[in-house]
Amino acid sequence: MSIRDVLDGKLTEKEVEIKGWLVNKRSSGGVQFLIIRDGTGTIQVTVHKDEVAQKAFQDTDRLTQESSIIVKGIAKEDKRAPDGYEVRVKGLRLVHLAEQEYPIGKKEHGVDFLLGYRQLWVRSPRQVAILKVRAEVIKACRDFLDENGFTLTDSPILTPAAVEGVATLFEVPYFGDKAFLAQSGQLYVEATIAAFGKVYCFGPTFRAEKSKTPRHLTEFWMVEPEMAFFTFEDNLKFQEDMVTYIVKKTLEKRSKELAVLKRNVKPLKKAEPPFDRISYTEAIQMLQKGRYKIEWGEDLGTPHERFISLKFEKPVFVHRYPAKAKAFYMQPDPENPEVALCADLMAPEGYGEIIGGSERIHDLKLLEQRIEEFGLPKKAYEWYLDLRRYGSVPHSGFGLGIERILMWICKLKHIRETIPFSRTMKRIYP
RNA sequence: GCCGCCGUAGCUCAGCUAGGUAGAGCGGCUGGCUGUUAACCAGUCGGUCGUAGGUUCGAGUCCUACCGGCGGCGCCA
Repeated sequence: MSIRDVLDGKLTEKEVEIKGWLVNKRSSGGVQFLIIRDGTGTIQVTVHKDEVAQKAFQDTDRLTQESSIIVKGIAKEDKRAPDGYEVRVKGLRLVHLAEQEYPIGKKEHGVDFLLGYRQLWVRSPRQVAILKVRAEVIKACRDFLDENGFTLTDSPILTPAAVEGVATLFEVPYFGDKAFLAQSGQLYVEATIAAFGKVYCFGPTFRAEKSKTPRHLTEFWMVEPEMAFFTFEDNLKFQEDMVTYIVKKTLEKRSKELAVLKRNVKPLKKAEPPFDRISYTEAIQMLQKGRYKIEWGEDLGTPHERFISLKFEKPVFVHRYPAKAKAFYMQPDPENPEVALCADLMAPEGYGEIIGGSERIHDLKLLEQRIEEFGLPKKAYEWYLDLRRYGSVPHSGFGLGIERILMWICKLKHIRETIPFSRTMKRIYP
């Protein structure tokens, strides 16, 4: 029996039992108003002095914020209640009397304070709403892939070598040797496509980047689909469909939570295929016209991404970056080998990159050459090169950052709210 | 890592410009109110002013260093 059921009017005039936590308490002497939360919703319950035992009324008066209680009473429809329904209490049982001075107050708090009390902050309505949306976004990702013939093949978290730079890897001792926390599962899903065709991995990834920004975590979750026989073009179309599905499902199932977040859903509804596309070269021209000092060959920075992102109403692909600025495994464009067959998907409203993807090099010789050009240790990549020795096929894939897309969907100012316990350069507690 | 800003009660902040011995709101506690909506009303508890040094008769206030945090940037999902 949940608060949600009472708020939906299913139990009106029936006897109900609510198990939950005290959010707030008001009183007007003879009537006490308790606001109770149970994870499905929040409701007001009223305790009338002349309707309960004297002890029950006194106990109610002693209740502290966040005390856990079980109340029995009659569900009522009442215009005076905050959500139109309330429970008129007949009996109340105290499960645990919370200590005085619950740290999270009714008024505003600073970010540092709240993060230090994240274990309690997650109970707040706004945080509950965000984490509900998070769960929905993750479910949507997995449902979409599972329904489209993908097989989940999880990649290891402890890895022997870097995909990209070693500088951004967390090093861990490994039986007298060194291991690193994975910063991508991509290389491993490239292996499993030859077994399953279409695969994905989903899990936490770790980057020891010293980036102190509202868009970076050192531990974040990424879904990485990889598809055999997919061209660059197939890849982009698939990304469009997937992002559209995620946004639609979230709008459908989490409208209440988005309302709690005061998210204007109009921009989200515009996310329908086809998404806009511009080449990196066009992006540079746009930026130069916008009076940004940037030359062809330089990577796009945060202000650049924001500028482009604000120019479009739906997500926009920026494709064909200079090969030199991108990862070693990206397939060069046959029409212009200076650029790679890669694309980043920028979320609108100034949010910027939420996906990075590319067609991968499938030719052994070319891949060996690139590993050498990038100064990477060939030995470490022998297993990866095997994939080009035995039944190599053109293939493509991408990585979707869960927290990044969530930031956009919820329109958050900072990524640290998108995950239950954020890990940033400056904070690893609690 | 670089640039900028900020550390005063449990929390959010005022006090600093022009140095004179610490204040509000919220929360807690006590009391009042039989329909409250971050309820309200009265009272009350609560602070080595981030740390260390310096200037001064006197430092929350001025100076120096350090520590912690926030915002922006770089790197990236």
